[in-house]
Amino acid sequence: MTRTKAEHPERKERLLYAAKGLMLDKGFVATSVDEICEAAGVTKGTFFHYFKSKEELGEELVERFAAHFAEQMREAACCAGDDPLDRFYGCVDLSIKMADCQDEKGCLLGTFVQEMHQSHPQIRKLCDKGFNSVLRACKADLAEARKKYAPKADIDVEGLAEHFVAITQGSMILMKAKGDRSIMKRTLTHYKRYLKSIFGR
Amino acid sequence: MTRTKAEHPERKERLLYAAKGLMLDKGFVATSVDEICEAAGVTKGTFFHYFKSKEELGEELVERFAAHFAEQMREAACCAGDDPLDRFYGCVDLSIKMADCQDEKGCLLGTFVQEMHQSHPQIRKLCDKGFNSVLRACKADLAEARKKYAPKADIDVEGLAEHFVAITQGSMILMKAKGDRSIMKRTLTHYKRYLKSIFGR
DNA sequence: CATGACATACGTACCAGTTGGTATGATAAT
DNA sequence: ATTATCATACCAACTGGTACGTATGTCATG
Repeated sequence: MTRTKAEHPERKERLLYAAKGLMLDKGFVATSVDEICEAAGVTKGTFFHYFKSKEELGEELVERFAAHFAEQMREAACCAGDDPLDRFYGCVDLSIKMADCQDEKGCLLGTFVQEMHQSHPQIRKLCDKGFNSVLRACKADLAEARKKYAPKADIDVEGLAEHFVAITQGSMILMKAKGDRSIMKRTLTHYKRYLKSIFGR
Repeated sequence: MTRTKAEHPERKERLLYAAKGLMLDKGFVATSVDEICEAAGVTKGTFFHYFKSKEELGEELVERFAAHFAEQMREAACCAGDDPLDRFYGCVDLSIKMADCQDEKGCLLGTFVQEMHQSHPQIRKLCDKGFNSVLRACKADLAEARKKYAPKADIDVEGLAEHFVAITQGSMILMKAKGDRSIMKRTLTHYKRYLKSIFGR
């Protein structure tokens, strides 16, 4: 097998991984390039070889994080079966599980948007895009569920999807404030109860 | 009236006000002391005369913000009447109104906790305290409402209070990502609908 | 004249990013 | 097959700027 370039993309991955961890803890601004390099075990030259700026790393990080999360959502929905409502419940349960997982430290989209929505429009845009892809997926399942279970009811699927994302984001803030991972489960349980009161199931 | 010290607390107030505005936009770390001083129209000497460090300003900011918000909640509850559920709806409506208000730029507790929960334990603690005072107030009204409207039902008032705070915090993140102030109204309308399905009113 | 309320200038540390280089392997000319 | 060329991958040392905080001073007031 002939290799031409990017012989060791491993280092770039290590940089992205290290940056993600540090930035979930301290945010984008408080995380220095030197720190990222040290955590990744590479030098600064390597960093600026792969990224033309810290901001560019941030952008790539957001894109990857969003893509990875969307992928997980799709998986969770599929695993939950064919029924649209079950599929959506699968997504909700995924969020519960993730919040409970020891090595999940939060959501980069929420973290980044808080500190950069004004100062870095490009990153704000990418975060929005990431949220939208989640919102779209939720909306799709919810719309199908409406068709199936309450075809005549006037159900605001768009708002329900937003509601879901808002609850997960807000729960993560409370989790960080309290250091209590059980919050997500409680809030999303209420959310599921609300859905049941709407869809009658 | 004899004044001993803090003759011109006006400057300190200006510093706190300027810092609040800047930090709601860019976060704590990205906001420099120089910037705060410039926005407040004072020199750095003044800053370090009133605060021994930037972190100390952050702490005072959190305490004030939390106290002010709690005060607004109490007012909103009182204005809404004597019925405990009405009182709580009053609080929810306050959050809707605040999100809609042009010069409200977010919640310092949520912003600070995101970037400092790991690195500044003291501030994390103060944010938690701030959340708790809101949670307590909500819980009190909700518990009374339960007694009045559903004395036999097994209603998780603590969880419902958390749910409320999570929704507001998460909605603010979505608002920042999308630049759309109408989100809070939609999510909290769903929340109120959920409450109605629980309390039958 | 001591103290509080500021202002000015500075020091040290750290930051993002650059520079100028080496090592390596692929490609191409000889 | 050997040499020359060149891009990629990486590194150590450095730069200019900015950050927080301090040292030192002034000035009004009680």
